[in-house]
Parts: sequence; structure tokens; C-alpha cells
Amino acid sequence: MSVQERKQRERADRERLIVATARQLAEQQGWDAVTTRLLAERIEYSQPVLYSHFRGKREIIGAVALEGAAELAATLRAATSTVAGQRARVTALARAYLDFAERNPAVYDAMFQLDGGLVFANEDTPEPLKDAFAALLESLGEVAGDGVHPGLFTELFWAALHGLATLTRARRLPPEVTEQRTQLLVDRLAVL
Amino acid sequence: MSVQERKQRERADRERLIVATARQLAEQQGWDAVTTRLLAERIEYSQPVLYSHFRGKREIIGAVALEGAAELAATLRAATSTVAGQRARVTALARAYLDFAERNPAVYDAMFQLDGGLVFANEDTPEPLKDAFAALLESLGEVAGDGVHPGLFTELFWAALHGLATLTRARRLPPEVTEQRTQLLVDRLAVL
DNA sequence: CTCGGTTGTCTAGCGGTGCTAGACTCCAAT
DNA sequence: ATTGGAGTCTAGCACCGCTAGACAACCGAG
Repeated sequence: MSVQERKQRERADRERLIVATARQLAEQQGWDAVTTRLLAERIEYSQPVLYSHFRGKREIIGAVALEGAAELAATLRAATSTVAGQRARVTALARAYLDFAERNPAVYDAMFQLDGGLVFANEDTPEPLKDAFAALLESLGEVAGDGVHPGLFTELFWAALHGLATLTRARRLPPEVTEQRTQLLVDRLAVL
Repeated sequence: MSVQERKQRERADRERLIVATARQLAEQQGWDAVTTRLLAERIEYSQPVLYSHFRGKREIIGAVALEGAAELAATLRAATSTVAGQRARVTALARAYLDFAERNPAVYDAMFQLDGGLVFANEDTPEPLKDAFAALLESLGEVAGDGVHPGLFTELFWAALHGLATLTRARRLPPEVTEQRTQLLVDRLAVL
């Protein structure tokens, strides 16, 4: 049995290598550069090996997205856990979110811009995605205001953050005043 | 001279045909289906003709985006011009924006999601794009609140609308409660 | 220790993409 | 009527995601 276990372990290692390499490649040269040929070359296997792990390129993107969602959730919790006061906590959350999107553009794209074959807002949404939303909800639910559904409020706040993140990164919004926009967002949307 | 004028006119007509066909094709079957081969077939010319009008596919997307921006600006002005009262006007604006994105997903993608080679937030931003932002500013500037820069406020409100539009259409947000989210957005962000 | 069979990997190639070089046609001006 | 240039087309390049089928490597049975 030990032989099979070793093979399974090696296989799992290789799968992680594929995802990590795809992510690295995407962050360095953009998702367009992540071709199955180049990816295969980087992991030092031939193309068909990729298809023995994933159904296709979209599933590889999906795997990167899930990894990113877990990181985002952890990042948000880390940024808010040590901060006292609702206002400061929400501000820290917003900054952490926008910062994550700016520092990991390819991962952010995999999660929200590209088609990774993932299902959202649904009972069979993958756990990391639900958890990332939960991380938002933890800080935002308490500032939703009276009579406002915390989930609905979180959705709105999230959408605003997402809009800021994508439009800024696509150079549709001037990046110099990001901080002012963030302040305004927190001031207006949150009930403190 | 009349011959050259006729040729120029025919050329301009054909260019409009290309853009209109690309848009129609994208709305019907998605941008993935807009291949240069299929597009050429639809306009009943060969592929190279496309490249005598545009540098490449991205420029065709850009042309659709500009057309869409002009329409969006007109739509927003039409939706707000007849409405009395700041609150009602801003609500009408938000609904019109989200409605436009939902009814013209391919055009919306061309403007904000895909790479159409366009420049934003810049002095040499194409006129229709600046005008679309101006249309937002006209209704939103008056509800920015004291001491808040109208342009900055409009950017934030726009980002929130954009986030709602994209996340809803990508099925990242449940569509049933769009109206509630819109109401909450207007209530919180606008100073009435 | 040999041998069959399974499991894993590779080479080669299919049908598609955006884009373009070079041949050709057709027509306006001489 | 001739000719030069504008306009269009055919054919093909290099690349894409993906896969069939050949081949090698290894495990377990005799």
C-alpha cells in the first residue's frame, strides 16, 4: 500500500505545482501568457499531464481562484482582528481588500473577472468562496444599520469595493485618490 | 471628386456595418463568438477587409465601446431629465445604469471588462467616455454633500454601480434583491 | 526472476484563433 | 486603349486548447 500512497502524494504535489506555477506565471506576465504549452514546459511535463489533473484551462483558473479566496479571507481577518472600534475596523477591511486586489491582480481576476467555472451565491458554492464572504460579513454585519439585512449590506459594500478595485486597476479611475474614495465609502455606507 | 466622395461614403458605411455586426453578434452569442472569420462572413467580405478599417479585433471592441458609451450617456440623461427631486433622480439614474448593463451585456463588457485599447481618466480619453462620466456627474454632483468633491463622489458612486452590475451579471450576487441593494446604495451614499 | 498488464507519459496532430504577405482584379485618369 | 494604383482575395503563418494513440515504466502474480 505504501507505494500507492507515495504515488498519490507525488500526484498531489504535482497538482500544487501546476496551480502555483500558473499563478506565478499569471502574476508575472498576465493570464494571456498562461498557455497550456508554456505551463507544461514550466512544470517540466508535457501538455496532456495538465489534463490528467484538470478538465481544462478554466479549471486551473478555478483552482487559483479558490487558493486566492482562502488567502483573501485570511488577509481580511488578519487586518481586522487586531483593530479596535467599528470605524477603524471597517476602514482596515476596505484597505486590506483593495490592497489584496492591487497586489494580486491575476488572482483577483481569476476569482472575479475570468471564468473559472465556479458557482457563487449558491448552496454548492465552494467553501473558500463562502468563507471569504463570511470574512467580509464578520466586520460589516455590525455596521449594516437598524433594519438592514447584514447580508444585503455586505453584498453592497463588497460590490463597491469590487468596483473600486477593478476600475482602478483597469486605469478607469485615477489611483492617486484611492484613499479619499475609501474614506468616503466607509463614512457613507457604514452606520457607525 | 464625386467618385472619391462616393467611395469614402461607402467605406464609412461599411465601417458602421462592421461595428454594428460585431455588436449584434456579441449580444447574441457572446464576444467569444465574434471571430474575425465569422465577422467577415457576416459582412460578406473577406477577413483582410476588417484590417483595412481597424488595426485588429481590439479596436473593433473599442469602437463598440465608444458607441455604447454614447448610448449610455443618452440613456442616463433621458432617465433623469424628467424626474423631479434629487432622491428620485438619483434612484432613476442608478436604475437606468444597472438596466443598461443588464440589457446590453456585450456592450457593457466592451466598455469596462474587455480590452478595447481605450484610455480612461485622462486628457486624451475619447469624448463619448468623458461624456458618459459627465452624465453621471450631472445628477450625482448635487448630492455629493458638503465639502466632498463632486468628481470624487461620482467616481465612488460609479464604482459601486459598476460592482453591482458586474457581480450580478456574473451571478456572483443574487439578482432577486437588486432593487433593495439599489435603494440602500442611494439612501446611504447620496446626501439628500 | 520473469513476464503480463496496468498505469503513466509522450509525440504528434486536429480544428480553431488573430493576423498578413503577395497575387490578382478592376477601374479612373491619361 | 493603356496603365498605375487602389481594393480585395486566397492562402498560409504561428499560435491556441485539447486529445488519440503509441510507447515506456513499473507493480504484482506465478
